[in-house]
Amino acid sequence: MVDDCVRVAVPVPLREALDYLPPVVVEWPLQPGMRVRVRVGRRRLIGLVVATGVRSALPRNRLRPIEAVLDAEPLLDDATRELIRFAADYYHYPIGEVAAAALPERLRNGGEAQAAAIVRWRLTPQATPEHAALARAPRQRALVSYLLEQGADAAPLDTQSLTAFGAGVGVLLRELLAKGLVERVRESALAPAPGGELPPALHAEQRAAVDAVWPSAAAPGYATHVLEGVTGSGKTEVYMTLIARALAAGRQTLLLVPEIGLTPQLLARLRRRFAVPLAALHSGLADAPRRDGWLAARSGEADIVVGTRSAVFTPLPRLGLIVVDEEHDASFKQQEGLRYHGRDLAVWRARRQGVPIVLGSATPALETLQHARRGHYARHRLATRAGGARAPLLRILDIRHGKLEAGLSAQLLSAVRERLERNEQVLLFLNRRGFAPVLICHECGWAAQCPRCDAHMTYHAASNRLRCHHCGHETPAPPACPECAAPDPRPIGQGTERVEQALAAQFPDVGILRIDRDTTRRRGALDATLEDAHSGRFPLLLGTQMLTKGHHLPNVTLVGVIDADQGLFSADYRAHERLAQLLVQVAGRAGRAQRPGEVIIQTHQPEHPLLHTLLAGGYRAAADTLLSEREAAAMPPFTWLALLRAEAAQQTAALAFLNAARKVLDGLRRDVVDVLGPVPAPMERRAGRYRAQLLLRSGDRGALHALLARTLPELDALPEARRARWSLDVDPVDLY
DNA sequence: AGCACGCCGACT
DNA sequence: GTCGGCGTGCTC
Repeated sequence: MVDDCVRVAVPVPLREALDYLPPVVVEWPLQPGMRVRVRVGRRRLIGLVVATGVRSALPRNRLRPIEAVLDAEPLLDDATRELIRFAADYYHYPIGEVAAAALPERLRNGGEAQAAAIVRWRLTPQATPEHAALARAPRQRALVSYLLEQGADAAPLDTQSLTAFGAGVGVLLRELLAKGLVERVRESALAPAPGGELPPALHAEQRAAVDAVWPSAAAPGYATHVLEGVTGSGKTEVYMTLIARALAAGRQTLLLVPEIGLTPQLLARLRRRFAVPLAALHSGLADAPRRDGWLAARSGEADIVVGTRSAVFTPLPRLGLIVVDEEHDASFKQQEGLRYHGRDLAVWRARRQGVPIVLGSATPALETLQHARRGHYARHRLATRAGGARAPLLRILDIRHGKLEAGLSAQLLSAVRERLERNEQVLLFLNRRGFAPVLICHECGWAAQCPRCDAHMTYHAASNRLRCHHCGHETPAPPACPECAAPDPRPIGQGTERVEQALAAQFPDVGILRIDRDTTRRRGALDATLEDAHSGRFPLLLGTQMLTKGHHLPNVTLVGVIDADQGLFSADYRAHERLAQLLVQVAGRAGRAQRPGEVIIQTHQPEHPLLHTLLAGGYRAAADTLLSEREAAAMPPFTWLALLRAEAAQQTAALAFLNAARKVLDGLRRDVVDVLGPVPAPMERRAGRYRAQLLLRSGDRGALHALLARTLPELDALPEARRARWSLDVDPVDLY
């Protein structure tokens, strides 16, 4: 028997690829990385060839032939296919679904691997208004006359700039095309950047970092560099200089940014500096431009590719450098389906492709710091703030005894007033949107509960409605208690809406800008809102998380953290790490220009060791302490975790599956892997479904993965697996 | 995941 | 007597 079968990864939840016979009609040699159309059961699906010339374990008569070959050449190169293979193995996820996740929508659905060109039109030499074919077509004649007036050397015009001829101009052009009087000119959709902006002089630390990553003209090999730079220390300038070196060596750069970090400002900055094709890949992009950017990266046409986590799968034939900005950011971890970590895959890819990778952050993740401690990653610090700006002064404000106005202490309010009187900008941070996190009856104690989740409903005053922030369930706010009919249930606690209202009462003549998911819901609204924040019309800024991420607000001299206690007492093992990062990041918003900044942290726990360590020694000291705690608790980065989650309409079904899974695990050798649980999830019911989880932990990553690889096929076969929805989360970022 | 097959309940 | 419920098995 000849070994001529083709292994195809198809988007179905099967752990392995399926074997097919070669297509009946062979137009060109089939190669790994090409897309094919195959029958799977009764369906026709687009799959990716992962191997050719293989010998199938199945007899020939059980194999079907490939129906069609979609690509004349591989869509994915070796490096990208190996990355897909690695991700499928490491995250224990079906290879076909990983392959599907790696492709832009249009290509995943079998669309042609060709970019939409911008179509422009120009007259052919034989076109004159007197042409016989135009005798009975006055509108076409007018269009020809117009194009003639533009002169013979004029640049071809796109349909957009001809709209003066009405919406039907496309029809006119097509008729003229048929008559041979106009022709189409296609060109690349990648907008050429102006470039040319001169780079600022680097300070000594920046130069040292750049030279360490890219020392000479020749492209360096693999190394992971941690660029630890306080906010305002010029990390971006280091990236830019490295990109320039990669460009000079004829190499592409992949720049990965958090979801919220891919702003028009960042793109504009890159385009001002570099006159090269740049592709931006992010979730807000429509399908066609996303495909076009991806194809430009794959062809090597794009020199710079900027994208969010999924961009890590983009084929880059001339890759020379990877940068992950704000590498600690949680948005690099996908939280559904293939639960991969974009940063971790980027490091794997950098090693595979032999290129340097830079992980930049003011607050590196603990796992990144631990890699550096072990000597796997090189560490570079930028401690100097650009322009000589001083680091902000952090202050803990004990709010235990004083009166609070919507969560604001008198001391914080007077500090705000002082700054406002000096015409400086103030930023207040509260990580909770809405008016109040719970609505309570003062007479009987009833509290508004989400009918579908184990959670309180948040009261939103603007709409006078209750909304569950976990499942989206919404109801009108009841005018009276549903239990005892007492009027006017009370909103307890504060969200940004209430704080905004209280601030408006305190500072009636001051412009207040609230920035949270409710005020920036529309696409693009965040960018517009951030422009408002810069405009100077709003001396008082109030917002959630989204305000803390890397936006330059040079006039802010005071940052107020309204409630640090939330993060101090969260049950999650990463809560303290996240709080430390949050406080340092939010503090980074203050005093970036010449004015010194101040950060006031309100807390009921002024003696908390985390806050003290942070104040005394900064993020580095806090991270050191947190690492010791993790080591003592045998938690990551000193051990490795995998979380098996299950959910079902009945809690018994979810637990039954996890108990069965536990039995399977207990039956296999697992002396170096702890199995903890199953236990109900911290929020047991969410969106009407009961959730439970089983945690696996090991100090030996290889042993953990070997166990998972043996276990999962058995779990697929469990009858209980059909009665619950379940998933595996390798390296979970939170345990909820 | 789909999609079929298959075997028990209330309906044209 | 049939339509259809979702339990079970399979996809090269």
